[in-house]
Amino acid sequence: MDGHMFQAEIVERIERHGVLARSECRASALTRWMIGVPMKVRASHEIYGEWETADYVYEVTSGAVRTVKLFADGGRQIGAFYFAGDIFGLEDGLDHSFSAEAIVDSKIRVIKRRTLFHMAGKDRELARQLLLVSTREMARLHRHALMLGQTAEERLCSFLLEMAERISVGGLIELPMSRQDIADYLGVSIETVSRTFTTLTARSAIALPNSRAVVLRNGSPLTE
Amino acid sequence: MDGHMFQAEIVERIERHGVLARSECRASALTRWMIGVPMKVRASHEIYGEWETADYVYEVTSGAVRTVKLFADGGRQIGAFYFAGDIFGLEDGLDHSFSAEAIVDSKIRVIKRRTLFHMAGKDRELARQLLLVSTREMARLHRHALMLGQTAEERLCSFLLEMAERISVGGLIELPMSRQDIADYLGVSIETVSRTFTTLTARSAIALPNSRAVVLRNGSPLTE
DNA sequence: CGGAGTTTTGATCGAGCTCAACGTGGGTGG
DNA sequence: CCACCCACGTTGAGCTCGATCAAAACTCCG
Repeated sequence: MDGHMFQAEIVERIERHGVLARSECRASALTRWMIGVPMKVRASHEIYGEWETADYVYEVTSGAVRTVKLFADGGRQIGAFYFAGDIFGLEDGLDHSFSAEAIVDSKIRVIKRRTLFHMAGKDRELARQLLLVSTREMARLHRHALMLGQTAEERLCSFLLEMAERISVGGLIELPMSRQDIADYLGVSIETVSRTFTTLTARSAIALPNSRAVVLRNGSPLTE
Repeated sequence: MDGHMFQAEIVERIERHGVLARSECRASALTRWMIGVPMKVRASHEIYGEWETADYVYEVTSGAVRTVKLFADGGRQIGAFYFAGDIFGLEDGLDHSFSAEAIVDSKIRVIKRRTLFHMAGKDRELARQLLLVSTREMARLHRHALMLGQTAEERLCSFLLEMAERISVGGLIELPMSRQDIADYLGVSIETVSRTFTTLTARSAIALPNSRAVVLRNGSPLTE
């Protein structure tokens, strides 16, 4: 590992997975159909628990959500982050295997899974959207699994590129989640996350206006 | 980490994920419907490539299959192993993101994805089976991702328990895959896999009649 | 200003990687 | 049938990345 320019990271990532840099359709699915019950959730409050039955499907209207799995040893794994327009709760089986919590005060829409599927049975376009959502979710799972096989620096870069793709505004990434959340998502310690931010900054690959804001420097594909 | 009895591992694993020990329905899906074209594949020959479109779905009739992703740096990640009765090729999107190779000489059945889905549209039970397959696949992905956050020893134990669940015959696990395959599945080096086999043997948690055969010792839930 | 939570920085340690050598078993040809 | 070979597996030694423990700096609010 020598002389990692951020650009190099990006190129390598795209070469490897060909996914992160693809601009995906971010149009909201439920909102477009004006369905689902609007709800407010306060920061760090639970939306559903780890072993609840997955009877509902959710869409983030505003704010940010994380899915969480707690281990007996006190460890925590974050499965995914969801932002405005994202659908979550469509997990594998009959029950959730993660719990979901709001990261910041958020607004979400809730709809019964059965109702949604019933509607999808009558609306080809909605069905297509749902298939797209679960397909995208599976691809995300794949990417996340692959990421866990990389070095700490590569993981953080993957994360930043993913966030750049999903929530950057004019080249600035405003992170709603804490360092701890990032650490638990990447499967590294909080100290390592912090240190890696520092080294990336030192290398001028990124800039940190403050600890919750990031700017990618070298030819980020998102800076448009 | 001290005094790991194998039993303890098992209990902990089950507690954590509640999945490995559940006896899942292993009935073949395609064979039951007598569909799909039978084919033979020689050991280490490719079944489909990494970026081919996912037009076909496959079932292992006999033998063993691995899905593989190669990295630019020469690294390799194995996504999954499939054995007799397992369906594979039902990956996320339109193209595969892994390639598939036979581990040993194998027989498989191949069916066009469109045909299968068309049939499923007319056969509720087949549709249910397919949903079950993709649900199970997603759960497997989750488990694999979580496993990547554990120590080398825990990973190997997870792997052995999974294999015990899936291919043990009377308490004996005959592994069709090499140490390298196991290493690339677990995300550790081949040396670490070998060393961990040795320490588990030293601790009498397992016995190794030969390098490709394993017996779990302490109250494996599968030894019936 | 003070206090609690969050982030950063420092110092140390160990699990697992790497490089290298050595064993082993199964097949092939003399 | 043995000698050889080659792929696979095991073992050893040293080193590195990242975890852990500890403490300092920063931030947000009351």
